[in-house]
Amino acid sequence: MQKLLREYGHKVTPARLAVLNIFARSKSPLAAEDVQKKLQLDLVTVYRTLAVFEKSGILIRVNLGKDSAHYELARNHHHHIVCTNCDRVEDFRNEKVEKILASIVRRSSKFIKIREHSLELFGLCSNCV
Amino acid sequence: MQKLLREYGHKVTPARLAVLNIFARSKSPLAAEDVQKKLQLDLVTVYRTLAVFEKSGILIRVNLGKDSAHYELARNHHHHIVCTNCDRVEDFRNEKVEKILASIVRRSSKFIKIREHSLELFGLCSNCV
DNA sequence: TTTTTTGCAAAAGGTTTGCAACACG
DNA sequence: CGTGTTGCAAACCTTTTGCAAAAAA
Repeated sequence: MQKLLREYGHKVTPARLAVLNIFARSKSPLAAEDVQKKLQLDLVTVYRTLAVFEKSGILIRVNLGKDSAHYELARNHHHHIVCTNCDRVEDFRNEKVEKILASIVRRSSKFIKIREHSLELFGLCSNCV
Repeated sequence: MQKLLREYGHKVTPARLAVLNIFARSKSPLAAEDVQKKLQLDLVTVYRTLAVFEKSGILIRVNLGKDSAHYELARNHHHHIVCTNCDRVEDFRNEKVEKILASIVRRSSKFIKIREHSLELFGLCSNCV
């Protein structure tokens, strides 16, 4: 974990190790408050840590349709299906979609370079139907 | 426009007509503040109007990766390519993607009913590359 | 020791709520 | 006339900023 932090150019501190561990263990995206509650860290420190991690590329921000920003480890690109009732999240990845998205950009008249895309499905999970 | 409001079960007021007209004319999603600036309406009224319109289904909220919520008329489902530099927005729609998304839901182990999905591409438009 | 990082307090930005005056139907 | 809508003030919530103390390299 220390190695990971150093690879991304971060100083190694207890706070950063702790935050990184939380994300490594979590199977769903977390908001700043989620992280703060699991640790004994100031919320401001969490926000700053998330910002630093996002900028370096170790974390990415994902849109879950909530009022707070959520983050997850950047490795293995995927998308989400989100239960709008209980917030359960399922990951998915589909090669066809990725290819089509790439072709859409090629076809675009106004856009040349796409940096990222967000694709989220919202509905009710089997528990909540 | 009055008819549209009535169809969606809203009372017809100058504020609502004005807001609806703004959206009818706009070719890109608008935030509450955008709407407020174009009209002589209290920001609170705009927020409440947007909320009412979203609940009735006349407007939908779209994720543009900004810190404020954006809305557009709900008719003709589509997605967006957003320039992260100048905020230019291009719409697109792709039947293949829609079909694949439907199949993903069918295949999902945890989810049964999907209500909506959000798909946005972020990058730089030709002006900003 | 030098530069970052952390915590605390405070501010900022977007959005929501309470309430009385007003307007639609 | 009765209920829904509007404006104004204030509250709320998430996120950001300033600054001094503490810690990493």
